[in-house]
Amino acid sequence: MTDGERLRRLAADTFGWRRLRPEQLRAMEHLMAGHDVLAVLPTGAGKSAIYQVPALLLDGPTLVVSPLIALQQDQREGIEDSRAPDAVVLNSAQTEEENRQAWAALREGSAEYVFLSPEQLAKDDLVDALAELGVSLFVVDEAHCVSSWGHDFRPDYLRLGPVLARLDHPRTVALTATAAPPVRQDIARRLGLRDHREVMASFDRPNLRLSVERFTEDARKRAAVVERVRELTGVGLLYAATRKDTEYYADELASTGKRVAHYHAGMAANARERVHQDFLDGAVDVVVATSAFGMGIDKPDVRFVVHASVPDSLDSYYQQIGRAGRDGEPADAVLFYRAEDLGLQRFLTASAAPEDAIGDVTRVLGEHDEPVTPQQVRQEVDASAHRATRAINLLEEVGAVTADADGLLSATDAEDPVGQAVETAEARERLVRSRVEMVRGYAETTDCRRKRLLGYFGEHLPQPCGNCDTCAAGTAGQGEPESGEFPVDASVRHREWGHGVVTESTEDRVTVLFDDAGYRTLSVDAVRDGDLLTRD
DNA sequence: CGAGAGCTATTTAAATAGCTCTCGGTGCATTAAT
Repeated sequence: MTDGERLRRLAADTFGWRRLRPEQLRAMEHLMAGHDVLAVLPTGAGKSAIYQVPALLLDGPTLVVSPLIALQQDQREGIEDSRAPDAVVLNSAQTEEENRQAWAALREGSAEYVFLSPEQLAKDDLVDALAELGVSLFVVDEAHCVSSWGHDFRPDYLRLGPVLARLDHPRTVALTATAAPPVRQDIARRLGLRDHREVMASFDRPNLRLSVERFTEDARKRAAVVERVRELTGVGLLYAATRKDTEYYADELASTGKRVAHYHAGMAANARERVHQDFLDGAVDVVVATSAFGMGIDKPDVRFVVHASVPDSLDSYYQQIGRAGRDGEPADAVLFYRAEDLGLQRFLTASAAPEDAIGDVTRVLGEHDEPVTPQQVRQEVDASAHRATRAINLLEEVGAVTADADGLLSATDAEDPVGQAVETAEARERLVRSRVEMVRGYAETTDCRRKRLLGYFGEHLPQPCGNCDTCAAGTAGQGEPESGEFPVDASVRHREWGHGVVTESTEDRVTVLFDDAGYRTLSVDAVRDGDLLTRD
């Protein structure tokens, strides 16, 4: 029997899945053949099947890194509803007794799947215990978190690579619904994927109607948001930039007779849970939320996702609008845009390099003759664990600190480690900031919105889509050919910004992701006249 | 970066211009105080 046949049979017998999609099967087959896999598939395409089925054929537990405790519970329950072996979770929300029982189940082999957060894997003895169990499959779910949260918000995401090494690098699969090409590279590099295969579905969601409403005055924009959402029928989401705004819009919409709830991370856990449930049950028409809402939500009949303010990137935007129209029926994605709103995202995404912590980590490592565990460094450093981990990550990135196969850290004799690490953090900030600018590009374009959005994800749409506002207005260019000189993926050099890679190329515009300066969009005319870019 | 709150100085004394200050998003885990 071939791997494919065995996988199909197990999927049917154990989980009741009669058919596997070609992408699912391909990803599983790559895993069975011993490759690491990065799978980018839309939510609802059955990403979890990709690890759940092969797990049954591999000897040893399957470890699933999952960003939210709530998500871990959902996934565990999903497995319990099937005929698959048990799943357990390990986290701080459980009692010690529950965690103890989870370990017992893993040790005696009655549990096949274990869900945990990257922070759990920062504990040395926990990783030792996992190594002893012999993890056979390592899964990073919502893998875009590695790149989007790992660099500052949740730095333990960037330490999954060393953890994998300590586990003797079991087969690894990273799963996500969105990842622009540089994000995919970042994921593969940070995890240290080996000889990996990428399985990608198209990013296009043709049933989503894309549109942007532009404003100059805040008050007019607010009124227009309320008016639009009032008119939209069916269940939908309204994303706002601040917690306060979620309450503002919820109040306004409630007075129009909509059944509405607001949602943000400052709310009590039970209130948040209730909003989730009401949304899934169709007991509310609109949830007004910050970016806290949505991960793990899979409701097929969401008819609209409206943004009252710009998100921090097109990556976030695509992920958020991707929650609409999963049933394939028409759905609306409307962005209410004011250029001034970009300022808030610039502020929110800014994060200064932890310079003092970087210096501290360098000092502590210098004091040790032998390699030390990251955990010990964190304890000896006069900074929070969070900042210390960020500092370690940055120092590692510039080669001033190395981790051995056991995850132990030592300092190299790199020159000016602090300066280099700070420069790396600053380059990262320029990238994040340039991502905000890409949102501006999407909002202000008169070309086909879908072409622009898909182009950001490295997918070329040959014709205007016919289902966005610019196509309807007739401003979208016809059959715009790629610029011949600087095709997508070409390596280029700019006088000022140095080396970069072309991410998008049209007749009149070239977008380049520069190593140090982030995304820049250049007009082809200016490039020609000023001789700005050369092939590298 | 920008919005809004709240203050102060101003000028036919109640209101406004203009200033400074504060605040703004994602979650894990852990800990101290009830």
